[in-house]
Amino acid sequence: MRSGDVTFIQAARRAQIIGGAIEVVAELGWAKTSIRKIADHVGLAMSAVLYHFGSKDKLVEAIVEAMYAAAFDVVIPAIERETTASGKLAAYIRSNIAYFDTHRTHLAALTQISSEDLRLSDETAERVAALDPVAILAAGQADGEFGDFPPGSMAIALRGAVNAVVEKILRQPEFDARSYGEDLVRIFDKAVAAT
Amino acid sequence: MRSGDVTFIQAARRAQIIGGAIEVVAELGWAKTSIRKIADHVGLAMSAVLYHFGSKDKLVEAIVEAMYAAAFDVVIPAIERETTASGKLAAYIRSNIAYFDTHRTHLAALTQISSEDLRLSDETAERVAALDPVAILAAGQADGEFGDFPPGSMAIALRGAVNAVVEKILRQPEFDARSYGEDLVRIFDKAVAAT
Amino acid sequence: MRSGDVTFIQAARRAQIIGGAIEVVAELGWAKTSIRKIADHVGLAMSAVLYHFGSKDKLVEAIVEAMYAAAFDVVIPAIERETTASGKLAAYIRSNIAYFDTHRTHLAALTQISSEDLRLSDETAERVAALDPVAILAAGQADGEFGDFPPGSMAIALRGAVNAVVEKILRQPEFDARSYGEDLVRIFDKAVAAT
Amino acid sequence: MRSGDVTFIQAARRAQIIGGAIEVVAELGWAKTSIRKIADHVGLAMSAVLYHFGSKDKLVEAIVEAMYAAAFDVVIPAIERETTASGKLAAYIRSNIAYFDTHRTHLAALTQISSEDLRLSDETAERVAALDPVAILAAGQADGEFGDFPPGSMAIALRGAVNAVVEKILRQPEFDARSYGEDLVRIFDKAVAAT
DNA sequence: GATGAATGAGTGTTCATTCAT
DNA sequence: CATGAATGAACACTCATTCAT
Repeated sequence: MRSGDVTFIQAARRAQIIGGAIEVVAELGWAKTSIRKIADHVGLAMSAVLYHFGSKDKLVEAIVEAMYAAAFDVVIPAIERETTASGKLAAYIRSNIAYFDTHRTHLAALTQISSEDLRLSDETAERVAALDPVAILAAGQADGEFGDFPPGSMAIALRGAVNAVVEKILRQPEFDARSYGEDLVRIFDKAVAAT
Repeated sequence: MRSGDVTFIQAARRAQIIGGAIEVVAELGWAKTSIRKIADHVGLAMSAVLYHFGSKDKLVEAIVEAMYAAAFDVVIPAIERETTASGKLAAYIRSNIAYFDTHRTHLAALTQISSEDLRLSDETAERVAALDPVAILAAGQADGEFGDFPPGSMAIALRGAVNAVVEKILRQPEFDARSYGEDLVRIFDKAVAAT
Repeated sequence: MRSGDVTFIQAARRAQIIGGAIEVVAELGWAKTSIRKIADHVGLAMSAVLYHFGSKDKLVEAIVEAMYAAAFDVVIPAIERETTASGKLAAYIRSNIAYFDTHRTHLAALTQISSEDLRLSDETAERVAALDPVAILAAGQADGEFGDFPPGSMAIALRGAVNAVVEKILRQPEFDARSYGEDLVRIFDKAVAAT
Repeated sequence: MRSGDVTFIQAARRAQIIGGAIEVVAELGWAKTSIRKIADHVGLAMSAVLYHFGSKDKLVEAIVEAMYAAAFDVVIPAIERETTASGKLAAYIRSNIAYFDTHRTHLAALTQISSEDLRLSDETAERVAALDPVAILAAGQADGEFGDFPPGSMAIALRGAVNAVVEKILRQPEFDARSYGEDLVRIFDKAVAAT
């Protein structure tokens, strides 16, 4: 019971620190973010942050995991809700862009953090792989819903087109991400269509 | 003559340092690149690097300009060589990917540097804007070569799909970028086609 | 109690560093004084000094404040102890010179530091202003103790004459500052005397 | 003849550099003055400045000598023009202050440079010593013009009172140095007067 | 007579990390 | 659970000086 409480408090503190860290990164960019600034932002001593995460690398990992988790919460149910391949494809596009649109504080971190020698937990890596749209595309081809195209390349192009919205939003905050998403749905509908 | 010589060796040193810097960034990533490491890599004292560029910011600018220049050398002539919109579209895709494929040391820098508060020279910024594929797409629609689609969104998607190859190559060096490029040409040919 | 202890050891370290800094300045002069040398002198890491003061500017401020505080401790009570204008005048001269004579390590710093773009705390600036001998001189004229002379100019001359002892001591350490002080008392007694 | 020309050119360059250096110091303060900035200011390469002076210390010496020479030009003739001790005393005060008033670019350097481990040339040191007002005061006492006072202390006080104008002008550029000089003449006239 | 290139020592500052409490 | 003190390594940058030309 006691240890359960402790874990709960710890988890709350960790969540609080991660949230603060994402805000700091959003404001300052990754390069100018330091543990001290994160600690100041959440009102803790710098050493308290390290106490909870052990090292900066661990903190970064936790931040990334948290961002992925937030994305999974939006993307996975949206895709699973659909039954047809083209439904799943549209859901993939719309939910990804919805996540970017509603989690703008994550954006600065997302573009900059990926480059680091970042290691995802096995579980997260697995779920990331599961979200690769190549599976949707291949399924759509298998059941004749989609036409003929190289599914690997189409998946890379699709992910690139979806992720491109991040930079766009960052540079141009008033950019209408949702309607770009709708455009993307139509563009890729046509691109994968059976002839 | 004399002043020409001086400028020449100046330019040579600058080019040497820029080249070394790109290699260091390719190996370590931007975050872990420092002037000292660049200097060590090219066999100069750190202060010599600063002597030639004045400050780190100026050096970064020079590096970015050099990378853009290398890209322009490949991309611009390739597009100008074509006369039809679909020819230019294919050339845009192929030449961009060719640049990425042949300048792999530039890749790590390219993904990471964009986020910084990087300021391009007016000339480079102008040429970057001129390379936006939206112009090609709009022209193709105007002369009836292409069908109906939102050219702004299509351009963002296209750029995203093209740039996606960078991450792919970085994570998977044996990835066949050229054939991905050919796939892209076909995918976007279909996506922009008149119905 | 606990927080009192913390503040106490903080203050002690700060005082130790300030003291060491004054010694270093006394030995090397301001121009050749660096944080690193101060840290070495007190046996701390340079970063520990910065940990306690934040920046070199803040450290300099603290040093100056400390030197002024030491001067105030001597000068202010000495003047307040006197009731007549000529008594206060003599006390001003003697106590200033006594401070210079007994705080020789402060001297090198005092001559050099004034020029920097040094900003005193409001409180210190106020007390510095309060110590301007012009008030004493004007009061002495008002109650008829002193004769007629421009009090502003006399005050500048007086301060110059008093401060001149600093350079004298620095160049000629065996110089008898006290008897110079007594001479000054007589000289200015005559200079301000009613005719 | 040829070597005479060379020497002449050299002397001109040296004078030009010294003049520029004094201006730079006046603008930036001694701490922020560097050989490079002086060189830029006069439009030469940094190495050219060192070529002419050999080292920074030598340059500083030359600057100081130049400033002293400018002071001598004003002060020495003014004193020699007078025949009585009180005339010479007044001339000492007025000419020193006139020099400070008309050579304001020298002022910043004068306050800051003196502290360094500066060595005057034998000739300059000699002339500086010759200008010590103690000689004037002692002579005035010897011939009965002045009253009884310790001439050494009076000289120190006098120099201090005169030099005090430098700081005053620096902090308060509109300060009326000339009328302060007249006040000083009267103050010290009274202070040295025979009773 | 003058220069540009290059250097090594030094500067203040930031940072993630350790540790005793 | 959390902290403040302290550290060492790294950072960008400045500087006076040297040297071949």
